[in-house]
This record gives sequence, structure tokens and C-alpha cells, in this order.
Amino acid sequence: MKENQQHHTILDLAAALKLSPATVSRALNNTSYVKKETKQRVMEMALKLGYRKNTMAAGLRNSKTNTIGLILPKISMFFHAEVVTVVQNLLHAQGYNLLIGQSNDDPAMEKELSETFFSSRVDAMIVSCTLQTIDFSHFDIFADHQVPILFYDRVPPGNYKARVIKGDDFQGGFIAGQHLAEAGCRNIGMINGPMTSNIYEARAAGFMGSLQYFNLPVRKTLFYHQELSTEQTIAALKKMFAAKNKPDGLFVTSDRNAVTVVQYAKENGIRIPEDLRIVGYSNDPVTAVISPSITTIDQFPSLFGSKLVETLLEMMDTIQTDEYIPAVVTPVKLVERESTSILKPIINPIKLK
Amino acid sequence: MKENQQHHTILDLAAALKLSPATVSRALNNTSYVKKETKQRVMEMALKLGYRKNTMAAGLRNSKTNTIGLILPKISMFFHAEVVTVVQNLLHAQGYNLLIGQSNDDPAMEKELSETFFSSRVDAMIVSCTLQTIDFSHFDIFADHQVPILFYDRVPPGNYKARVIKGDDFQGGFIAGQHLAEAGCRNIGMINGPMTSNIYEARAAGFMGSLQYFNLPVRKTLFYHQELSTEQTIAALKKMFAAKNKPDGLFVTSDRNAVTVVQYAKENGIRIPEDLRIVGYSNDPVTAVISPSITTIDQFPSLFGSKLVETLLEMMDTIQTDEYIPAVVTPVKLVERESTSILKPIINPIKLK
DNA sequence: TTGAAAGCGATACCAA
DNA sequence: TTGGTATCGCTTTCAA
Repeated sequence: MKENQQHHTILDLAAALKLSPATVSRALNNTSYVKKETKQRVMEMALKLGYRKNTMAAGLRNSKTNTIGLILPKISMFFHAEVVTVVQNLLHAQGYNLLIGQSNDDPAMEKELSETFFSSRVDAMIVSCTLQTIDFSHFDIFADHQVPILFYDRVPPGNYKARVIKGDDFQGGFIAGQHLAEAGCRNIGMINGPMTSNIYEARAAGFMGSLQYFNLPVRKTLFYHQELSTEQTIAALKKMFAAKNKPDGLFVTSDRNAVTVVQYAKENGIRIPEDLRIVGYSNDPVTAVISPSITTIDQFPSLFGSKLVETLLEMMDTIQTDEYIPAVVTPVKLVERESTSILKPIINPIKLK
Repeated sequence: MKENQQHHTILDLAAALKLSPATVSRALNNTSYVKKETKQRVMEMALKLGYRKNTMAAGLRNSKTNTIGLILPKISMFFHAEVVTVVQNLLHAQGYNLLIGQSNDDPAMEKELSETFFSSRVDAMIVSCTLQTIDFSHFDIFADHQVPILFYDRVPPGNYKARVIKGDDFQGGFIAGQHLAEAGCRNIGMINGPMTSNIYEARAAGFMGSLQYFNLPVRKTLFYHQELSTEQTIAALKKMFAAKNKPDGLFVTSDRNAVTVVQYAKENGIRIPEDLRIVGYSNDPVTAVISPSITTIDQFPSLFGSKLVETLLEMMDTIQTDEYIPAVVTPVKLVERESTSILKPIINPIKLK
């Protein structure tokens, strides 16, 4: 192990081989014609000296960094961790590095990261916004400078011109409602995230639409749109179960909070699914393992990730135009588990049309 | 929203202000003296033109990228996701970007990522190795070029000169054994990962040491060191429970597999904890939620992450020397849950010395 | 098939 | 306090 080595440059190679740096560069990059033998010699010398290209210098010259920036709320969230895992692997296979930044659901941080990544001259951006992002103008720089930017999951509204890949949250909400309805629930409620985010807005719309479709009442006192913390969820539950009209079915739009609901129910003698049926969202592994296991909506995060990379690569070798391209919507699927089991029916299920 | 903007450079600013690029640079970076008023003018013009520093150019000139490379097996693993979350946040606060690469537990990929990140001239490296990495020489380039490199969790052996932060796996193994012993188990087994990795080797050493300390037999037929897949785990369980000497206590060195054990036990009428007590490793959230909940060893991933960043920053503003610096060992703690509950004692517990 | 040289954008040394 | 300019390492025309 040699200590204190210097970085070898293309000039070192050129000098050692009595060639010009131009030729060395051509040999290294397979660009234009280089005599086979010369190329061979260059490769061997590069190996011998332990030469590695300085990506910054090349990037400066080419205005290309082979680096993609990714901004998301928090890496450790199940859905995002799965997406990132796939995205990083696929991008690496295409020769791209991945720069990751977490907004921690703070719009100011999100803005800061945009600036940083722009300064780093990333070749493209992938973004899942904070739940509170209302002003999306800090992302404008990318489009303004022809840097492809692709939003996923938590995305800007339709009036913001940008490419988007999102899960079918409306459908997710709809099938959640349908499932509770078909299981015989008639007092159906919802514990949802803040309506500032497209995902919670769409899930709520789909869910309420579903209830109406099945002629079930949407009882305002059973609907909570708020921060998805454990405390807030428990507070909501307390209110619901203190009131006269208790829910017999709940759609909780985040699995972590669905778990909280199950635990609350256990501690308070509420039987699942006999007294209360629950549908979560995301198919987090905990939902499969908890007892009773929780019915939930799978978002296929791996598919999500590969769609992301596929779309991004396509954007990168196409000139960006003003053309409106509709959002790509990825499928969702209800995964049925014990928390809505029909093996333990409600006594007098209502009739559905 | 202006379309097709160009990137403004420091020369544009200089021209617009009738100043030299040198002065503009000084104003922008707070280096050396610049007249207050001049600085003010520069800042305003920068804002007006939407100037953002080209980090590549600055990096090339300064040989500093403000970027840290991180290689780990898989982002979506609970422990690593937690560590990365903390590391990225702390590094961002210090002005560093984080480049992430997953080895997918493949040494060849790990080597490739090393090369890539070296080429990207990262200012420092953080690495958690694959379980199969035996040859660590692909990491030499970093130390050879005075690029600080810090290993964590899955680290090279003591004879490889490198800075290391690891959990107290020996202690984790020891207290797992002690806990099972004190709970009254006498046929204690282990489902462990491959012994090529320091973490599984140390956990096994601590665990066996513990059994010996408590005068309990180490029955070879109850010890499995192998790939931690669901299939392998179930195969091991089948063998153990088909044999005459069935285990009444198991240390499973990965929570995901501890979950598998619990599920297998449920399906096969093995009562937990009455017939079989289980201790897992990592304090993955699923262990708290599954029924029965699983006793496990917490590794304090957030603490791990902050130690990592703290140490790395210190390494970066110290000249790297040959001095041997012992591994930093972070604490572990046993979290007691239902899978080892002493409320349901074994009938004839043995006496411990 | 190879070489010479300009230039990517920012910085820091040396002058003024 | 500010300006001129060489330089970081690589790529790519243009010439030979």
C-alpha cells in the first residue's frame, strides 16, 4: 500500500507514453479513431499508474455531471426507502450517481436543497415534495435551464407545468371505501393527512366518492384531515369513540397510523374486525405482521421506482418542450387481511346497490 | 417563468458591475477584504441575475467537492435507513452533499462504487461493507490519497488499517445469552448470519461466551451460521424441531428472521414464550408490533449516525496520520418484550451460578 | 491517426 | 481595496 500518492492526470499518462493528452483522452473515452495498439498502451499505463478520471474536470468541460439529484421527505419512510433502493440501483446501471437530500417535510429545506443541487449541476432531478409545499417556484430553475425534473408521489398540482408520476390515490381511496362498504360497515370514518398534499386530497376524494356511490353517509364527525402523528391520531380516536355515533369502519391513509389505531383498539376493548374494520395505506411490512393484520393499499414501490428511472432517462435524451404531458399514474391494489375479514361478519350488514 | 435561461457566470456579474471576477469571487465567498458597498452590489446583482456558483468549477480549482460518498448494502434495511437519515441531515447542516451507493451485498458492486466515488473526488467516505467482503484492498485508494474513510457496522478486521465505528456486537450477543439463560432456557440455539462478517462473528462470540459463563451447553446442532433468508431460517427451524433435542431459547441475529421464527412457531403450535423464547437483533419496528412482541437488541441507529458524522468531520480537518486509532464502539441495549416474558416461567428453570 | 491549443468557471497569488 | 491572470484536468475543434 503506497502512501501519499498523487492524483495522476491525463498529462501524466501522456508524458509517460510520449503521446498528447488529446490522444490519451480519445483512447480512454472511445471517441474518434485511435490506433488499436496506442489504445492498448494507454489502457495499460492507466492501470499501472492507477489513473482515474477526474469527473469534475470532465463535467466542467462537458457541462454534464452524470449525477441525478433526489429530494424526498425522509429516507427512512417505508415507501420512499423502497423507491430509493430501486432508483439508485437502476441509475447506477446507467452510469449515474445519485445525490440524496431530505426535506424533513420542511419547505424551506426543500428550497435550500433545490439550490444546492442546482449549483451542483445535476443532470436531472427527482422530487417528492413536502406535505406543506404550496409554492413550487423554487423548482422553476431546473425547467428554466433545461434540467429535466420529474416529480413523484407528492407532486405539484396540475397547473404547475411539470412531469409527474403518481400512484392512483383516487382509486386507492375508492377501493378502500368499497371494501369497507362491502364488508358491511355503515358508520365509516377516515383518518387522513393534511389536505395540502395531493395524495391525501385524492385519497379523500376517492374515498368519499366511493361512500356516495354505495349510498353510505359521509359523516363529517368521523372525518379527520390532519397531521399524521401518533398523538393526533389518538386524539381523533378519542373524540370519535366518545361521541354517540361510533365508527365501525376506518380508512387510515398511512399504515403507521393504522397500527396506532389497532393498538388503541386493543387497549380499549374495541374488537377488530367485529366492532371496527380498518384499511391502511402503503402495505408497510408492519401491517402484515401485526395481529390482527391490517388490510391496506399496496402502491408497488418497486414499479414506481423503475417507472421513475425509465421516464427520467427518456426525458434526458429528449429536448425539453412546452408540450403538456399528462401525469403517469401507477396502479394500486387492495391487500386484504384480518382487519377487515368477512369471516367475522357484522350482524346486520346493509344492502348495497 | 423565463424559459431557456443561460447559466450566469462570475464573469457576467463582473461585466455587469464593471468589476473584476476576482473581486466578485471575494465578495461572494467572504474571503479577504471587500468594500462593504461593493459586496452589497455584488450580492444584489447575483440575486437579480439568478447567479449560482458552479460547484464543479470551484471544486476543480480547490480540489474540494463538499461531497461525501456513502456505500452500504441496501438503503431499505431498517438500521441503514435510520443511519442514512441522520447522516444526510447532519452533513447537510455542515454544507456537505451525500452521494449514496448500494452494494446489494455484492463485493464486485462495492468495488465499482468505490472507483466511481473516488473518481467523483468525494471529500470523504463512509462505508458499511457487504457480508462477503474479505478483500478490502479496493478501499485502499482513499487512504492512499488522503481521503478520509470511515467504516461502520460491517467493518474490516483489525489488521486492516482504518477508522471504524461499530456497535458492541459482542456485548449484544452476551446479553442476549444472559437474558435467555436467566429466563430459564437450557437448550439454547442460534440462527446467525454468515461468519464472514464481523457483526455475526462478534455476536456469536459474545453469545457463546455468555452461555459458557452461565454454565450452559453450546449444542452444535442448535447453531446455524448461514445466509439470513426466510428459506434458510425455516430450513434451520425444521431441522432443529425434527431433532430430539429441541431448543427452548433462540437468539436470531436479525429481526426480520426473528419474525420468521415467530410465524413458524405460530404455524407449528410452538408456544412463545412458554416453549420457545426468542431474542432478535436491531429493534426493527416490526418486533414491537408483532404478537407476541419480540425481545431484541437495540443498536441506537441515530446515535450511530451522529457519531459517524462527528468522527468524519474531525477526520476531515485533521491531517491523516499512520497513528492507530481504536474502533469506536457504540452501546447496545436489550429491549425486553413478550417473546421472553418471565411472567410465563418455564417449569423447572436451572440454577445459574 | 495524432498533436496543439482554446476553453469550461472559479479562485488565489501577485501587483497596483 | 481591487485587478490581471495562471491554474485546476479534461475535451474537442482544427491542423498536420
